[in-house]
Amino acid sequence: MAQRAASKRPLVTAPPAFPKPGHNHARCAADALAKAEAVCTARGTRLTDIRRQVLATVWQSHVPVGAYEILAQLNSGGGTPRSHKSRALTARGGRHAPMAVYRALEFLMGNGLVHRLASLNAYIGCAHRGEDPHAAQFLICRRCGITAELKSAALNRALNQAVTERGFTIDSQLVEIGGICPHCRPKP
Amino acid sequence: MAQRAASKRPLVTAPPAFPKPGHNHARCAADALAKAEAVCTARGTRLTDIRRQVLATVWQSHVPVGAYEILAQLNSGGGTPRSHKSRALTARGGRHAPMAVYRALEFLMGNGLVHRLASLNAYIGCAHRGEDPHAAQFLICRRCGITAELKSAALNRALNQAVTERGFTIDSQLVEIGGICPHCRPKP
DNA sequence: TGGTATAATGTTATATTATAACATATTCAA
DNA sequence: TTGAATATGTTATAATATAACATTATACCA
Repeated sequence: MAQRAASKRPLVTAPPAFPKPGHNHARCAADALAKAEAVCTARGTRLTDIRRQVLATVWQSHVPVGAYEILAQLNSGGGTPRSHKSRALTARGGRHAPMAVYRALEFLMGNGLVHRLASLNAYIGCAHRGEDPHAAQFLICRRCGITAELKSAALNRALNQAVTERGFTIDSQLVEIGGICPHCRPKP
Repeated sequence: MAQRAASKRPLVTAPPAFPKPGHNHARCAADALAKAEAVCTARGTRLTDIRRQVLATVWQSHVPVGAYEILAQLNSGGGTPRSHKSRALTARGGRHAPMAVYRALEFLMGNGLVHRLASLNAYIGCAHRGEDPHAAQFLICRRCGITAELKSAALNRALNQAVTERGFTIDSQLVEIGGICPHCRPKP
């Protein structure tokens, strides 16, 4: 595959490519968990059991997961989810109630380790873990579900300009793009 | 129209300013309703009673409204909402069930007359009514709640580039910016 | 004009996502 | 070791949204 030389190469602007289908995901997950430990230690916050479990669940793949799906996995022993019905009856036999998950997610989001996807009501591990809570943009493949976190300076610039031009002061942003990822797109 | 202003002046790109606090809103609403009639006639779709009522409710202000708030207003006679409790018991005395509202909203969104704000679970009248369903960006003031629809070519360009650069094909986009609007911002 | 297909609405029930409020337990540090 | 702060347990419920099937209205056309 000969590449066009210097001329037309886009600058090194597309760094964290879309996660490939066959990549070593165990490593993604392990890295994320390790990084999270470090972040929490550094910040003096505590990555407790539940929080770690929730984080691990979120990192099972690059597909966002719902809070109740996380709950089901927690309550089924961490392996594969048993059923969606283990909802209210967390009492004796079961384990956790929804609150446990939501609280863990809140903590993880507050520490920049997880993001929420408003368009899906689902959660995903932060690809820039280790940084403070930050604005993020997401590319969501509607075929495979895999979601990549985007960090485009150009996009942020455009966004800031478009907005401040109108006298608006940004607090928070939510950018979620749906479509087809490079690996699901039919090859030419 | 297309002008290459010589100097550094930002082009005249901020057309539909943030709705002003004291503007003639009755007119916004009336216009929107009229436009909606026209759009539906043109498309051969029907702007029925409920749909019109829902649209009118959405256009009561520039602040997004929740589905159940719309429902409450419908069920209280179109005036001010009576209570949030008129939920399930739409049977005899009441009027509409949630489905009615959601169906109307679905129709209105399908016809490009209303948008949904995922970050608020709320709905707002489309400022570009008359156009086909379209991608939109929103500025949401966290103080007054007023939300403006943004249409920035530059932003769209940046967004498309950042995304296609990564081999992604866009289907849908969701851009919601939270912050302080020009009218709520403390003057210098 | 009447019949019929389509579209719209009614109605009931329930799914899904998220939070409130208060009780108990754990941790850390003085 | 005690007490404040933090974390979790527990119960209940809020808020948002959809499924499924029955009924009614509308439009079209033979």
